[in-house]
Amino acid sequence: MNIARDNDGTVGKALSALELVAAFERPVRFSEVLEHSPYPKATLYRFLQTLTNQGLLQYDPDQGVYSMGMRLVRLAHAAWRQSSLAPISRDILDTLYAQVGQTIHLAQMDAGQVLYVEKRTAIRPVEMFSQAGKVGPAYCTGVGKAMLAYLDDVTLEAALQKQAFFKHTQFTHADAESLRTELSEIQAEGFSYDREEHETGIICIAKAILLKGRPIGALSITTTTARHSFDDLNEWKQPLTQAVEQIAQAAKDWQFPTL
Amino acid sequence: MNIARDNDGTVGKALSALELVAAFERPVRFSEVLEHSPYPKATLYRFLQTLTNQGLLQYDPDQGVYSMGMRLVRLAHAAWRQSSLAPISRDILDTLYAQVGQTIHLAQMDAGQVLYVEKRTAIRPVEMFSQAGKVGPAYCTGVGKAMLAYLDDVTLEAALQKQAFFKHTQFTHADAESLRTELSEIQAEGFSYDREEHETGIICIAKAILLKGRPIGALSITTTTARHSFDDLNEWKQPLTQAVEQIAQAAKDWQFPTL
DNA sequence: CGATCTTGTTTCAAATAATGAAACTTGATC
DNA sequence: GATCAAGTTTCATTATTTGAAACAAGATCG
Repeated sequence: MNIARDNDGTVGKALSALELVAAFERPVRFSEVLEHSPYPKATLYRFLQTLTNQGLLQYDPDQGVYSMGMRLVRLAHAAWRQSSLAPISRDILDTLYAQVGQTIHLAQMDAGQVLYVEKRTAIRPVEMFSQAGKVGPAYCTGVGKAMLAYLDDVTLEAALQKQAFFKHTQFTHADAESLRTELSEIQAEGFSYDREEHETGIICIAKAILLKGRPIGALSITTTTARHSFDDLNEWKQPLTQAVEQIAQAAKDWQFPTL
Repeated sequence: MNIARDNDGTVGKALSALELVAAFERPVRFSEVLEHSPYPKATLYRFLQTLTNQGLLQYDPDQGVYSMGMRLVRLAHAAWRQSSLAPISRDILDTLYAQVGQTIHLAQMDAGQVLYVEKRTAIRPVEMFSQAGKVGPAYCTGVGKAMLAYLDDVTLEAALQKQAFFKHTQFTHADAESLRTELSEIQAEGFSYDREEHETGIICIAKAILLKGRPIGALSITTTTARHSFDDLNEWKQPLTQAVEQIAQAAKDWQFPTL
């Protein structure tokens, strides 16, 4: 699954076993994991034992199934508070949402994928982990393309390698080349668009959040073709830009006590 | 820190290094972690390298600091959806909140601590990871004691070993003995109370969620001494019990596709 | 009812990876 | 330009991981 993450000894292998379980999105039997695993039976068995013992997995003896462990939730809480843009962006997102009244996503990059860290929606103000922590493809989302556009060559190549280029709709980029062309346009213009590339009827305008020229995240405003045209998206350029700049500033100012 | 989690080879050690970083609750320099670490310099150095490479940590080359990695957020998302009581309890909590209008916490156990997985508050409907994933002490919270009361002897002993018994207020249990006495009462009565044991002025009534006689979580209704007396708490027994039973039922019914 | 399969667990010698003292590099400070 | 602190690399030693194969425990079947 990952390129850079593979040569990491026992820890790397154990974590890839954890990802194996995560991929099922439901409790799984040992043998099911084994089928999808590159490791021999005894090895995988011990990985799952260790992971369970460590609380990264949990085991239900009644059903004989493994599922993701609660220790991850505790660790993620620390990660979210300490390293995500979400805490420092809260008020800024509230303001932006009040201005535009559309669904807003705040995303960061993780292993070539888009990771949503915060959201504002009309339906339900915030939806906890059910939204934060969610991942999406980079090559066919507004936030994903916005961040890709500002990556340096080496990082971009690595990220492009990881894209699936699955054709979700007729508008989805089919390969790295056509995506690359759009990325230069995005960089020139400063805005990125999702023109029904991920889901039919869903469009958005997004903008990268830059710190020292590097993309640390992206912010998007989403709507539907039923409610708005592509041109309508540009009316949000001003509030979107303002929010992005405020978050960038907040990230810059966010000084930690230097001992 | 953990009793059961220590004998786990390289993976266990690497994870304990991760916890070390998490404990700082801010980005840290290598040498700071080293001071708090039982590992030699070179060993810890490689652990942090591996963890960073794996995305469990992230490294800021400008400041030379490590912080928690975003991969954890992605993994926790899977854990939260797949193994926590939160998704199946959503509507039940909404209903309960509508009935009582007080702060509600849904918690589970992790390594002898209380892990909050869902919440309803008046101030801000839901606060994402800033609330979910939070941990608290078991020995001086309503939800914690509710769950402890139904643990089997072996698990209880292990959990009691991990309690800090820090005297947050004058009402906090000072040792395992006095706590044990209250736990039997809680089991007899079916309800657990926090009588300003964790924070002055904060009281709550809580009830364990049982599945096959084992506590899988707990639900609490919190208020302040300014607004309610201890006796007032008992008026919520009925809606609390109903919600707990509904969640227990939902957990029981939550069948996964058996292949 | 015993045979056969399926699934999960343990064993143990060989292969591999982790370990940590010490040396080294880099950059800051006096 | 000498001294110190922080971070990084080296390499022989030591300990852990590895995985084929044997084993155990249920289920399923004839």
